[in-house]
Amino acid sequence: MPGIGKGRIMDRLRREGLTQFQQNVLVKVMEIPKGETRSYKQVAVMAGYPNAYRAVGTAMKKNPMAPVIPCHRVIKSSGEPGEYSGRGGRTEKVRMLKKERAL
DNA sequence: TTCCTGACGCTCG
DNA sequence: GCGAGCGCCAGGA
Repeated sequence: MPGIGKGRIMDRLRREGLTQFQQNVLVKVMEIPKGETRSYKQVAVMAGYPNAYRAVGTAMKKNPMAPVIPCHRVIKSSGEPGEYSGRGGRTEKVRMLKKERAL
C-alpha cells in the first residue's frame, strides 16, 4: 500500500501551484507515521521553518490530496485537535485520529 | 507594493 | 491552572 510515490506527490503539489514552503510542509506531514501525531510547531521545525508554525496551517488548507497527506495528524501543542478544513471538519478529524491510534 | 488574515505558540498576569 | 495579549512567517487581495 505504497499508494503513491513521494516524488509523484511533490510533482503534483508543484503543479497545484504550491510554493516551496508549502511543498516542504506537506511532504513532512506525509511522513508522519500512522498512529502518531505532531504539533504545528514540530511540523514547522521539520520543514526547516521553526518559526513558521502559523504558515503551516495555511499550507494545510492548500492540501490537494486529503487522504495522501494526513493533515489530521497535525494538532495543536496544547493537545487539542485544532481546526480542519477537510470533510467533516474537526469532528471527522478527531474520529480519524482515534481510529488510527487504535490500530 | 502594502495591508490583512490565518487549521498557531509562548509568555505574562 | 486558566485567560488574554503579543509575536511569528507566508499567502492572498
